[in-house]
Amino acid sequence: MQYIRMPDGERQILTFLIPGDIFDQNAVILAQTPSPFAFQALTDAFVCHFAVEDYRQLLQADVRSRHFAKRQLRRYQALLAKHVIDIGRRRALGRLAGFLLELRQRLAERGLMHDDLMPFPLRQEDIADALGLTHAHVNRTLKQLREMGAIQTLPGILRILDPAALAALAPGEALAA
Amino acid sequence: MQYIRMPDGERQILTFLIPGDIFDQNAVILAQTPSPFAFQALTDAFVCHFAVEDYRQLLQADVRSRHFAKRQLRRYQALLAKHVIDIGRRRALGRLAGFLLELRQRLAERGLMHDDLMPFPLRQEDIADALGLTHAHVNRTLKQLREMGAIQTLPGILRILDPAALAALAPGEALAA
DNA sequence: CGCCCCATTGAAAAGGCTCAATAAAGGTGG
DNA sequence: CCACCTTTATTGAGCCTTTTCAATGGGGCG
Repeated sequence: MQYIRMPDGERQILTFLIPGDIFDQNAVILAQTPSPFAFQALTDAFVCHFAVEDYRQLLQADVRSRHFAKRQLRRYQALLAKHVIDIGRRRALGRLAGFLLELRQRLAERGLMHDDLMPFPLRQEDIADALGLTHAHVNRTLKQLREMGAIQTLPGILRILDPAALAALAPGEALAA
Repeated sequence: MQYIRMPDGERQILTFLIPGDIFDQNAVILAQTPSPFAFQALTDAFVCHFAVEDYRQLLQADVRSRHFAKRQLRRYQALLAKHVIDIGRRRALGRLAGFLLELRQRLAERGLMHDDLMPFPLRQEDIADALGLTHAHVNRTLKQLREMGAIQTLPGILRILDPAALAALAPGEALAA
């Protein structure tokens, strides 16, 4: 996850990186150093290690690579924009719904959804710090989603039972692609 | 302003562009078309019109231009990230404070702050839709800021009387530069 | 003068937070 | 294999913030 720690101890999580994502793409693609953000792994992770200058030049080498880099940047910006929308214009239930749908979509693109199961190593406090809620309230809201049959939670795994229900709770989730 | 309209009629404002900003830089620099966002001017505005392909190539022409483009992208991403932080981890008073400080900073960089006065064409509803609040609550919160002597509101203008007070209300505002 | 947009304000209700206590689960050392 | 310990999930009660709904007032403009 990519996050920032505030002076008062608060933590705001900006994004959760999933397998295949470029680690700190700002630093890599936009040459932003030092990165203002902190990173932390929630699971064991395989990390592919590059010399940043080499990789940067590789990204500029040909048209396809440049397009790839641009696509990555668009992706990340869209992620941030959707995050703003999710936090800004939805209440807890909708935020969770939007968040889960988005994660599902991203995982699916990497072939990491199996049936309706998604790997889910996040603690409730992580969700809270991403969505601007408290962990207690995330707990209650997850319970609501469970009780309405939209999701099922297992240790380390989350099952999306009713995507349509989630989509109904998060109007406009599909918009800011 | 750059915003998105949700199916339920809600509006989330992502950024307010100020004079000198690139209009829809995503479309220009990242070749994202069509842009998923809507734009609307809050004031009369002078707009410098380019053929997008020409401008895009111009931006790639030399090292300095490429650096400029990257800097713009970093700027925009930092803006979005700060927006997430502001909305996610602060309550109304802090959000307003952080928002005003940020606007002040950006305007100052363009030489648009005169003394402690900033042009302020935003309606309270615009602020609300940017910060994830209701216009009624924005009103009350502005009143609070006024009564504590931090700001002064005049028609179309806002005066920052006590930046330090605002900064105290918005811990970590300086962080995600 | 009348109208419309916007700011302002009140009262009540809802949503979310804080604090605190209890359970459940996984890991560790004995 | 068990007891202990730490971490995380769950839940309750009361409080605070923010929303909702509604009403009032002000200012500019035709």
